[in-house]
Amino acid sequence: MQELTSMRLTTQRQIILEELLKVTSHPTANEVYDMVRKRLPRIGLGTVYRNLELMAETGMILKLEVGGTQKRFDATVTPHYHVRCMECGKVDDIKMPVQEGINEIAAQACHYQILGHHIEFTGLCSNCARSQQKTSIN
Amino acid sequence: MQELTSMRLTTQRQIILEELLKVTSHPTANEVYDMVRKRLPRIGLGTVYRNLELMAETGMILKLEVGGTQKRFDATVTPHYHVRCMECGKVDDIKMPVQEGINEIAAQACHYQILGHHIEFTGLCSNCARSQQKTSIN
DNA sequence: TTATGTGCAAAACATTTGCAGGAGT
DNA sequence: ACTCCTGCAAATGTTTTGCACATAA
Repeated sequence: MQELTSMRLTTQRQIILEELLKVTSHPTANEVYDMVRKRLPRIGLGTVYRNLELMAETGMILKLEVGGTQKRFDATVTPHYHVRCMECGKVDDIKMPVQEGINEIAAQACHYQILGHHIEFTGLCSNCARSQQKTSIN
Repeated sequence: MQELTSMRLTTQRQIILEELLKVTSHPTANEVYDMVRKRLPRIGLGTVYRNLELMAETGMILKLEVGGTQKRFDATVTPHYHVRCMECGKVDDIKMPVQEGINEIAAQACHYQILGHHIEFTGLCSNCARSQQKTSIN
């Protein structure tokens, strides 16, 4: 695991973290790149990937391995769950209590050493639910 | 959504489904391709992708949007959860009751129309847990 | 017979990596 | 100074797609 102590405080890292803290959405690496590029036009996409990965390893941010084709990143590091819109792919936090007991239940049901879990709810965001109604007339 | 009625029963589709039913693992598209190719050497990878996608749409199989870089496929369509080994990426089923109430809890905690959920446990499979012990002496 | 499916190859994405030069400590 | 980091571009890995031919119904 990456150690915090050996990690230099570069402009790139500061700005990536700042931009991630600004939003409540869960941007993809490419979206972070776009956000950061407004302030640092010469930053490379590779740098963004490298640093998001590094920050996720140190626990500064969360890397969400949710459905869809791209990984997403989240500056809220306290444990919580997510909803993903099946239509547009948007991901939001869910403010509900973490299900404490289920790791133990799972551990008894398999031969893995269970270290954690993540729940991803799927559904339709308010926008997509609305337009779904309109188009479902055919 | 793809309709079952308009889906032709081709050799390729039969064999892909047969091979998927044979295993309890959760193969990636490429692993399915390798399995199927032993019986149908001229099948194209594109055909495998197209058909896995189609079968997932009709509900014949499950497409697992779990962590890691590749999608995985599962012939067990009854609702169940998964464990993924953080070390080797292996995915297994967990035989534990589906948490019935949590969709309602989530629905009250956000503005989505909740349609379902999936729980992914993370940990170490028995193989990796063992070798972890050996290497952790440094 | 004809719409649907297939093999093949190219394209499209998402992510990682090698390297020469740049910057934090 | 001496690492560690960055930008750039090329490479890699996964999935999708266009097209001419094949085939199930």
